[in-house]
Amino acid sequence: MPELPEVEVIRRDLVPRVEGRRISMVSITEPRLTRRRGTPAEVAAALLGHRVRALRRRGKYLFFDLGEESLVVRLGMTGQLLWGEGRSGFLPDEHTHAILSFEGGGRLAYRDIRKFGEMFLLPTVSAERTLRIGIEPLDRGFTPEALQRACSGTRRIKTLLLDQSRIAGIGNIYADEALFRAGIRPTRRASSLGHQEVRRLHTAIRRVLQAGIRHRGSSISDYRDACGRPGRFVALHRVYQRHGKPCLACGAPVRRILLGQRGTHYCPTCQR
DNA sequence: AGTACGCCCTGGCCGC
DNA sequence: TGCGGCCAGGGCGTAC
Repeated sequence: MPELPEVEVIRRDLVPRVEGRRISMVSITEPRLTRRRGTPAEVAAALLGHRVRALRRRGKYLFFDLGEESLVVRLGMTGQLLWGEGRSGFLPDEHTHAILSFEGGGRLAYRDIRKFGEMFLLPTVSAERTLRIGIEPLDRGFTPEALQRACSGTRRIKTLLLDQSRIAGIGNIYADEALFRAGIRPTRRASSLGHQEVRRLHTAIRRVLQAGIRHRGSSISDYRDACGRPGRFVALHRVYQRHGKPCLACGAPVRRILLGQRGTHYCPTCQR
């Protein structure tokens, strides 16, 4: 499941390969992919012949800036962006829903088993506003005070961390891992957190996301980088999908509960 | 407005 | 060995 670190790894893999390059051929074969805006044919026609000026990330979204418009890609649960050149790289299969070919060689495939992901065009200047993306947790603007402001209302802190319109890019894995590192129980009401707890959570969020990027992401099921390689961060997960196993800090069994329909993992001793 | 929940989708796993 | 049924969950639409 690609969250901020996984999407950032893919972006960094792709920047030297696609920036400045012109799209010479487009094939979009899955209508669901463009469901938010336009048909596959319309999106394909709009992409053709355009140069990728920049490849940006905001939260879990990627923006291929083409000038007036940007191609927005959201990977959902099982989406992959795979780069191939010549005979090396990906082999298209029944889950490959789009392929962009670039002038001078190189192809970018969009592959997505469960089809939760999307690909569509938005005007570059208003794209971020349209998508209502919250604050970027690795930017300077994400201060303890900004997190404190987001911690209003009666919702549980984990539910808030998953709200992309508040804080962008945190998904189920990094929410659980950040809360463990901050020593905060996922079921706590966000507004009940004290100043010290907010500061700890702020630090934990940044550290866990940076560690995720450094270890090239968490490959729980289908995540692969742009070259088809898995990430290594799973080995460093402390609670996510470790239920029943001893907590790495205190030895108590890690617990798993359901919170907002999502599997939620925490240590009942270390997290209060 | 703020919160809760069902739905989309497919592969993998479980039990019989 | 085969197969039905359930589970994983990001984000959106709908309901309260």
